[in-house]
Amino acid sequence: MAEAVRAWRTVLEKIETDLLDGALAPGDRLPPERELAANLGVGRSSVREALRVLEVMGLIRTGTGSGPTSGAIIIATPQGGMAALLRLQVAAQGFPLDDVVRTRLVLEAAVAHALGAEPDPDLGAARLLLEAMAADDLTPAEFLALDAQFHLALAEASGNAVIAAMMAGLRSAIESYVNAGATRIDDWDATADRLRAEHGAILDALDRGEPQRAATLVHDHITGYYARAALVRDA
Amino acid sequence: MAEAVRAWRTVLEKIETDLLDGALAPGDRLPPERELAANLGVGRSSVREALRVLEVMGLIRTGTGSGPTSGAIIIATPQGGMAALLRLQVAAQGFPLDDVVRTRLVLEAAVAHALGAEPDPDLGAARLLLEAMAADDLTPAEFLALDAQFHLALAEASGNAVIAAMMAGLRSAIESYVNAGATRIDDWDATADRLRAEHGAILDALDRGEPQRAATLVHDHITGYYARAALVRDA
DNA sequence: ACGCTACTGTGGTCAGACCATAGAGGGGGA
DNA sequence: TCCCCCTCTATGGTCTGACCACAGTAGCGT
Repeated sequence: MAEAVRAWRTVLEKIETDLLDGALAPGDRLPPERELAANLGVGRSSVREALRVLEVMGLIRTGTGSGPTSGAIIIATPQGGMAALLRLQVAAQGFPLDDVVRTRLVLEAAVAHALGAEPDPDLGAARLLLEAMAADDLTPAEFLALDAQFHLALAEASGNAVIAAMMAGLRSAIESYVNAGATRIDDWDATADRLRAEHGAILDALDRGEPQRAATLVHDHITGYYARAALVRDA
Repeated sequence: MAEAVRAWRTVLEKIETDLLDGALAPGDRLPPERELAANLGVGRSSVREALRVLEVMGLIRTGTGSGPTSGAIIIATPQGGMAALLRLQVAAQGFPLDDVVRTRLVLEAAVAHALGAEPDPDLGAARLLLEAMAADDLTPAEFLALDAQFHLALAEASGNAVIAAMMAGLRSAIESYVNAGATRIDDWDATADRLRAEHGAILDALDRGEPQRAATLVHDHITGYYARAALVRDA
């Protein structure tokens, strides 16, 4: 009865405590699977189940072979994990689509406020993406992918890793719906033009240090698209 | 070389597509592990790695034995998964503590706005928790746990499952820091009193339909505690 | 001195075995 | 006849051992 704890969970906890007390840090390599298994008194398969969880959550990267790139390495890049979690939860109906969109609006507004309040926001990446979106030979899917990157660039420029990861995840979770919505839009070229103009206006407002205006523009930008693509009732 | 795709990932993708096209829905049972393995042409251990990921992310619940509660069942309860992800990323320094706190402020403000704008918000659960916090024989950890539940109750009352899950996760990610901060506070009783009063004021503002005031109160409530507990520089 | 080769260490995968558990069903006794 | 207990079966949980693929390394032969 002492072993009500499942073996893989002990592995997960061991790694978490090692992270918390500094025994493991980003860039470090975990011990080999076989060694971990022996140290913790569990089977290698249990170790692997725990490592799989860490990998999907974006905490580690595994590599075969030998040398410095092999083994399990702490990377702590949360965007992939957040995306996977949100995507799966939306798929399993744990997260209603409307809530995802509404949450995105909240976070985008916060990003706009933060960037607009900064004296000299770094909008270089966003500006580059805006230029890339000016190309006229883009499919809707390609255009929307750049659109997503544009918003992600803003979030990253705001300097909040948590919000950036959440935005990336939310967007990824509804990507298929967004793309499907594009097919419902009659005049795609006009819509693309409009989106480009809205992006430009947002950057403008951020440059001028007008957080409130930027937030409003972002809000309208997003709700406008969703309304035209008939994705959600209202937001 | 054709098998650059890792076996467990094919399992994950199969389940995700089954969810998306409706072949699987909340409440359904997945096929037994051995059957899944045979169907997909992979080993049972690979199936288990995928299921472990789904379990930690809160998509499934597994049970031994036989009968309707056994096997892997789709549950789609995202809070645990979100908490695990955020907790681990904070531990691995993928998410700076400051960013977590700032994100929490953004979400709490959004919750306050949403609840304050509603004509008749359901604050019953929050009110019950406030009463529970009035007990004077609570340890700081117990008090803070109720505090966390109070804020979570507000998020859930706002009706946004995504925000509620994120709030629960963020709070869980910084729980150990919050508790550690309590020990740094000289006069705990005074602090507890103050927190209680602030909670009451927040509920009050929500009842009266004053979203802006509620948002400000929530903001000050949180930053005030963090400042007193010396957790973050400023927010 | 150089290049090839075998070795070693790592994750990736599979097969098989065994255990614990929980329901289902059947047989025997009251 | 009815009820209780025992066995059977289906399931996840775990371990062990084996093999493969891959990448760097060391050593050997030329």
